[in-house]
Amino acid sequence: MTDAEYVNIWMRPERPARGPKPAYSRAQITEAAIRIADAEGLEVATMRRIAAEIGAGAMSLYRYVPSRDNLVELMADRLMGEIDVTGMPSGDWRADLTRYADGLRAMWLRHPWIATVQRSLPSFGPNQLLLIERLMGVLDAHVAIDENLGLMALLAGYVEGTVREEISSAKEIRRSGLSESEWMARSHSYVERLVKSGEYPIFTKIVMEARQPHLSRDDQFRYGLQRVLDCIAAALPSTA
Amino acid sequence: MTDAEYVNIWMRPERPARGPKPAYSRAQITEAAIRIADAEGLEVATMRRIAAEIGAGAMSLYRYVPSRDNLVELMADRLMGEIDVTGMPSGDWRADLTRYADGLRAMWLRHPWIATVQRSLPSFGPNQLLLIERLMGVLDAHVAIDENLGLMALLAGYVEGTVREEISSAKEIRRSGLSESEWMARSHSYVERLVKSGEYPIFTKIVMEARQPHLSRDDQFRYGLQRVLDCIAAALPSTA
DNA sequence: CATTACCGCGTACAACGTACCCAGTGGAGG
DNA sequence: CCTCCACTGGGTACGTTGTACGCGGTAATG
Repeated sequence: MTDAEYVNIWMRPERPARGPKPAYSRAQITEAAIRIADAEGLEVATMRRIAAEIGAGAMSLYRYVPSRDNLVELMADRLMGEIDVTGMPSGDWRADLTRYADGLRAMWLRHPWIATVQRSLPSFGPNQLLLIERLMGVLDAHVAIDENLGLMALLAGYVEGTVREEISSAKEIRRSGLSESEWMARSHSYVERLVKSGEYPIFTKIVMEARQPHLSRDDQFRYGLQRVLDCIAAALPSTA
Repeated sequence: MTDAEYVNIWMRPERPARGPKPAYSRAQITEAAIRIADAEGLEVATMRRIAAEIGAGAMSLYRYVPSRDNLVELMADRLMGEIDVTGMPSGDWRADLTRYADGLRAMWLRHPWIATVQRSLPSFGPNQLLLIERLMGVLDAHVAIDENLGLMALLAGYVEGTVREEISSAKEIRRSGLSESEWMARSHSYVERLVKSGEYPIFTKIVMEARQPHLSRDDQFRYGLQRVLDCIAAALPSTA
């Protein structure tokens, strides 16, 4: 009853009116959890481990956070705050969106575990709200709000899609201990078998291309991003 | 030692040479797991629950699958097989990619839990391989392989991005028991508070738009998809 | 000063993935 | 044919997880 009215995390007040001073804080807990998740993965960031990180007892965390899932929401929103969108409807929409895309990608690469937490739409944390306001403001003067939403979904989809691949291949490469160009060619006997079978010509082409990439990951990303921005430009009225 | 050589699931043989006939099969287990995940979510599909579904003991599953993570890989690949890409380099690339995008979206909506499993790149299951061959074949004659990869990442990124939002909002709506148009406006007191604060004009616009959507989810998807295909068309040489 | 609402946290429990072990089974080699 | 042993299904058990509950202590309110 008393808890049910807080339909989400952001409505639940952090500091109560009375009682002893809390020894910790949501921010501190969130920070510790992110630190662990960055270093060892999200599944390592258990309640006990997080508590140990800040020198607290495991159950103390529940004074600050209703559940681990909610803590992950807090963590995800904290990450949104890392994307710099200050002064963002700057007038140059292409520069703004490029900066956003770069920031989003860099943030994902800093915190790869974010790929494993499914975004729950209704969780509008303060950082996510600020991001929405600034980012959607970039095209707000040029297109209708629903088209704006679609275009931003396209942009974020591109970034997240490419970064997801970067993350998973990086994870695999770290696991195997080989360099990226060597990995596909030598280490993975399964891939080798597929290539040698001759049944997958296009897959083989991909493998060969990965063997001698003539574009760095960054360049690949930037190149694709230009394509996406071109696409957005085409959807804009001619005034821009 | 004996297990370490099977670097991934697909190399591990399903049927051994000797011994009694197995009572179940990988396909049967995978199917049961998918059935449970569809109905009650991936986290409900525990080893014990899956075993119960097919009338087996919990530990029997480990005769067929090395770990639950590997079983999830099997499930994910089975899902790839649901996307119909038969006869796919048909000559009309726009039709092919539309069919693929529709199929991918429909599959995700049938199995929303797929959003929670991070794709691990090196897991090239048979269905995924077939999908790659057919899909990448569509543009293979027109663009270089690395550009092809980028364009397909763009397309898949768009589909997955929009579908992720559909899934999470559908989940929230089912949880609240309200209609979609009512949900944002009435039920969510947090959203109401944000709107009334007046500090988030663009967020408010989004909420108002969602209150009276003039485009269905399907139409929104199709509209955005046309934008993406236009973008792909722009990246193609003029011969197409 | 008494009350009350909070604090940190130890204990406990259910559910999870899965290591280990067992008796039984059926194809291969004699 | 029999013997062997690689395999089968599955019961038991262990370590780890999220977290419900309740304790004794503390600080703001009346």
